[in-house]
Amino acid sequence: MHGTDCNVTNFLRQSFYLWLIDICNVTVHDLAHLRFVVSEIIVNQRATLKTVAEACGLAVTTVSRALNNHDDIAPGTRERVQRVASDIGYVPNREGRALRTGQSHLISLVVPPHSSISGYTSSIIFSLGAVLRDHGYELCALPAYPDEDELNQIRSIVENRRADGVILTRTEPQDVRVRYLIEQGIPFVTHGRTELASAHAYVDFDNQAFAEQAAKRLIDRGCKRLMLIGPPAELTYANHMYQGFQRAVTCGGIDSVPTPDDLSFETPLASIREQIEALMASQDAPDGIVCGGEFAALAVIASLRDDSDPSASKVPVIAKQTSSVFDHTYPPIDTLYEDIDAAGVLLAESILSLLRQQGDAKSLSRLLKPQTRWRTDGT
Amino acid sequence: MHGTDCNVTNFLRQSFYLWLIDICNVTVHDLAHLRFVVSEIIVNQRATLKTVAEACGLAVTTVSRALNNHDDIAPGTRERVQRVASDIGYVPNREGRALRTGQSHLISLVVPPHSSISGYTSSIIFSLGAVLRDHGYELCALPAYPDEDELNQIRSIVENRRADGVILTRTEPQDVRVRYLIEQGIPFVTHGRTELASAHAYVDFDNQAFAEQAAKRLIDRGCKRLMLIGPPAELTYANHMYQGFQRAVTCGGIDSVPTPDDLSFETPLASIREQIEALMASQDAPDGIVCGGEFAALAVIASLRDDSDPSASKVPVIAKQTSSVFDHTYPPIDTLYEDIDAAGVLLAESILSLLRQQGDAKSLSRLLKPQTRWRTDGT
DNA sequence: ACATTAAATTGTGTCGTTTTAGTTTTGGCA
DNA sequence: TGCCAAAACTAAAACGACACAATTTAATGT
Repeated sequence: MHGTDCNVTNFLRQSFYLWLIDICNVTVHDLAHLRFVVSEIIVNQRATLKTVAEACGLAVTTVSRALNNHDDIAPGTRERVQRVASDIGYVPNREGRALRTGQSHLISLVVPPHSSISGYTSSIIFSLGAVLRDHGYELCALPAYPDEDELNQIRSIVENRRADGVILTRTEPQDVRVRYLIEQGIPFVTHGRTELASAHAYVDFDNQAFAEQAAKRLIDRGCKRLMLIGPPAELTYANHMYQGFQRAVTCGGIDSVPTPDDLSFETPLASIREQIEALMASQDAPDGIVCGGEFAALAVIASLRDDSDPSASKVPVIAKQTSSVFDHTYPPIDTLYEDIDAAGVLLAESILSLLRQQGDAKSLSRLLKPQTRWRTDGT
Repeated sequence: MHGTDCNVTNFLRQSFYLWLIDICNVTVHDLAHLRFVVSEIIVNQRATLKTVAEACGLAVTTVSRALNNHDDIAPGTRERVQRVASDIGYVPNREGRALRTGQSHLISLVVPPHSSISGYTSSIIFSLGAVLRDHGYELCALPAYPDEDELNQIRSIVENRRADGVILTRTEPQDVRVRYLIEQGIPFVTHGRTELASAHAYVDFDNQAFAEQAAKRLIDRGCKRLMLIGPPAELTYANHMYQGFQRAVTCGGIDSVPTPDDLSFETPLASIREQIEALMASQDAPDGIVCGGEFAALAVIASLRDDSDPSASKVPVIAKQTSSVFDHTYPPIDTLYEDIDAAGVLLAESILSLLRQQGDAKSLSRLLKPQTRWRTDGT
């Protein structure tokens, strides 16, 4: 670990010195400093500002300012410093910087416990995390305990400055977490909208359009009694979906079957199945179903095929699709695609803008459109 | 923000002082200090060791040692300090601590780009993250770019001390990342084994048992020509699965159909489908399939039903199950369950032990067994 | 009463970075 | 040559936590 005998041949040693002299543009009397740098590098300790400073024959301050592109450092010096820094592999110490500036360069993602959308967490983390990384931020996953107060978890991030920004999912119309974050002035972006008076940055999927297009498609296919299986009622987009659905139903002049209170696409699949089977046996049986969840849709389809009444398996289902499962389930069904990766990228861009204090909440709201994936002939 | 006029009534002010005096057990001449504490708290700045120290009438060092349960602090003092700290809501500053101790209290999880196992990332993050949080660690998600050198990503974590420990998934027999981490002496746990001579902490699912049990079941059901769809060949458990599968085939005295080279359960579903359809039409058609991936299994089943030959849809499929999809797909198929959440918890416990320097690699290796979920009558 | 030791507490310095408030150097101009 | 401002750079002081060495206090033995 210590400089011991580090088996560096004289040749290497010499060329290293020469390299340093070349790079650093120093004269011979600086060799003492060079020795310092060399030893540090050979001992394989992380390069710090001090290392770079010694290597350049400059003060730590100057190096810091040069690397941060301050304009009171001569352009030539700036360039030289940056070259040396990158050459000796200097990477700023996150903690040192954070301690000084109060910015941790960490973004918290509140991870929901169960995502009914297959691969949701994975996709979001991947796209979001990749973009953030490219901009020097890191993504911290914060599992949201379902039983703990949702606000407390956010509060601990904010009060202890555990992150510079927060990404929230599963928003509610009067989301207390959002209200709190606005109050505290912490940069945050939500995946999903709220109904709060004060605008905030969000990325959302147009669930109203989804439901409307889905219902319309079923109407075109001749359905007369539609049912919607949406998200749990407390989430903002439950209403969005319902609005879109109702609009299509009203325009089409057909009936809708009210969704049971305890039926959403996050209901345990076993229960979904029971409820659908019961429903299909009743007088209120729908003749077409719009389903907002992938797995739930699979369960619904399974229920319909299981039903003793053979006509039930003819009831068409239109689902929201986030993975490629539906490309390969039998029978093929119509779906509308929601691109989670795209949402992740937008979330990242939004939070980065907020952190750079560019753009206001309004400009940082995006609504993503569904993409049709019709697989039946429409009759 | 500044103390301005903070509208604290005299009553409150007084009772606050009294509370402090009560808590801190200080005499009147300390009121100057109390004033300091009060102002800090009212101005709503984060409590630091200094705040706690002033509140207790002790030195910063003493407080630090008391909070860290050093035994050179009198138990009474220790208790008092801890009570005050928790009362005024002191939370240690992660950066400050990290800068001094070199421990970031961050654990990196390398997130694979595509998880063929539905909900894998979500489950792992949730269970792993929750356990880590309970022990004062935070989970950082590090998306693994598929195109970048896998080693570079790890290297940057290690060299820049971005995390105290690493969790890896998708291990290969001669995993360069693992080799590097061992060499560097960084605490890490893998989800999946390697074939390296030097032992390291891992959590793995017994994929050999999975494949063997699955194949046996199919043999019991009368199959004579089995095929295995495993993970990509480079992953360690590809071989595990193959071993288990072959063993059952040999014991059962039946044939196996070699899996095409470019067919794994991570193959794009469209391609899986094509290949299965082609295979079923050929002379080599298997009469039973073991599939290690959930989505892939769905695709396989879809292919079989799509096949022009009606007998193909009778070919039984046994899949690995990680979610509850298969409880609700039609027709019901036999599966073996892998509990990802359990793996996450074990991964967390392992890395925590390593960080505490308790337990060696050997004691920190766990193999999780599959759980049968037979849904057919077995004929 | 005084020396000796153990127990409890404190002061100082350090980690890596940035900011504030300088100080030195340069070049232009009288 | 001297003077002055602008340009280029530097020293010192933070930020919060903790390790270490030094110091004070209490308890014991003689």
